[in-house]
Amino acid sequence: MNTDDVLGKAPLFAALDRESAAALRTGISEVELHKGQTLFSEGETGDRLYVVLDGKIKLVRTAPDGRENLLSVLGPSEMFGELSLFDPRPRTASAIALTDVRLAGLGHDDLRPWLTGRPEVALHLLRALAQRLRRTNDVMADLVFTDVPGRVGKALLDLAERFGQRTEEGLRVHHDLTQEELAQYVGASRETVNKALADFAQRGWLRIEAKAVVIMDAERLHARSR
Amino acid sequence: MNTDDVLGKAPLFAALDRESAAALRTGISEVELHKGQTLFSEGETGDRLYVVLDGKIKLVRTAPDGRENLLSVLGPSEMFGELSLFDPRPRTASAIALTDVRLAGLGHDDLRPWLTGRPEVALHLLRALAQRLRRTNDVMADLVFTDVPGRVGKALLDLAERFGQRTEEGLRVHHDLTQEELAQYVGASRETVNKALADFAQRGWLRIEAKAVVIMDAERLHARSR
DNA sequence: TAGACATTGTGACGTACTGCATCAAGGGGG
DNA sequence: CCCCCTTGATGCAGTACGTCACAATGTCTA
Repeated sequence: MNTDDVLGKAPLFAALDRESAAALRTGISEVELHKGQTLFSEGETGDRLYVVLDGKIKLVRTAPDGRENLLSVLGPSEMFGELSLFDPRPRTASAIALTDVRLAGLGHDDLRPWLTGRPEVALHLLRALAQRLRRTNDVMADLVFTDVPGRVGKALLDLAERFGQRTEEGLRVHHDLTQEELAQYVGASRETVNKALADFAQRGWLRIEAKAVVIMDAERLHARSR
Repeated sequence: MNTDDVLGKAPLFAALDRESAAALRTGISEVELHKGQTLFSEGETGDRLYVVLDGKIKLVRTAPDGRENLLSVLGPSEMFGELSLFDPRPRTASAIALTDVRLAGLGHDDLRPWLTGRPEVALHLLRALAQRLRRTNDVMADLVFTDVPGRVGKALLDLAERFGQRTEEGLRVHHDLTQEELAQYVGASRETVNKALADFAQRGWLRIEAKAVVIMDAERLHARSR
């Protein structure tokens, strides 16, 4: 997919008509990262917002004792890093490439005139943040109420919605996460996640592949995860 | 404190000069609730935003099986209910008065012209949402990494920052929450929270009162909670 | 192609937390 | 004013999950 198409799906640009979007794009700088490279780190100052053009990137937070928490996995047309743009404080998470990745970056100064001049841009961003807040509250409730296998199931179904591809076997989700990362994502130990996955596989609900799963029975998985 | 002073501290109004704030206020409707009364419920449609003028109100989510999750406790000059305003979907939480409470309500139509006409209002709201998102991520990390006593300590210190009053004994925090509610807030059972509180009290870090605590050793409490 | 290192798979064991059950205290409503 | 019901306090048994330990793969690189 080309850059224009991907950007067009991002909420930031969806708000604009064709010419405005093109104008906004002139302020954009493209960045490419190889798998494992860090875009920015927790604690740094920064006022750039990014939209994923191709590949996947993860946002991680490191606790003082070194343990890590995976906040989100972002794919094409998804946006991140905007918090430090609206609220000028150091970054609270690091962004690390899960695969080779191509990004569109937009600085505070590039965006500011659009925010002040075109109210619909600000409104779209408000909506995007509101949706994120809703989603985050869901995840919090899951952490409290749902057990680890349930959270693993939910995480897989969520990833499936965004990255899943229909195959004759089922829904293939190439999440590009190690089980360790999946564990950090759902807030559990690697071992427990592994056992949950093994259990699901044994029941025939899914098949485990390297950094991917093929979901064969989304129904059951969903039922188990609620 | 009078209505003007309280509203002046709210991020929504802080963005405006005196006359603009006064103009915006004309769209406001005041609501009064008695302790225990419900302002709105999960699932309802609604496009009103509220600012607490006096008293406290809680936002709760109910899981399908009936268990409840307390999202936040809001006091004077704090804002809530704005998500459904930016993102027109049913409310995802219920708002219930913890004490007798007085609120300022502002509808979608009242606010819209200000959002489109005065970019600084939208920017302030973006900043407010960004801060909330940061905060929510902190809480999520705590749910994963911190044990129940630690979360209780953090919750108390957070409430202390917002509602605490210096006394000769220490910092009195009249949180207006039952231990049951505090438990729903930190994502634990009532019993566990009670034991954590009892333990803190026994160590002399705080004293327990009805729907309040007096923090005598914030240092130690903070150290225990990290 | 071999060796090294990262990732995955699985069991044993300890423990923090939950859920239940019971009891005491206090405060608001009839 | 007294009763009842909410709130707070505490012990105990069951369990889900984390930690540890190790084996079996897979994958990158020299």
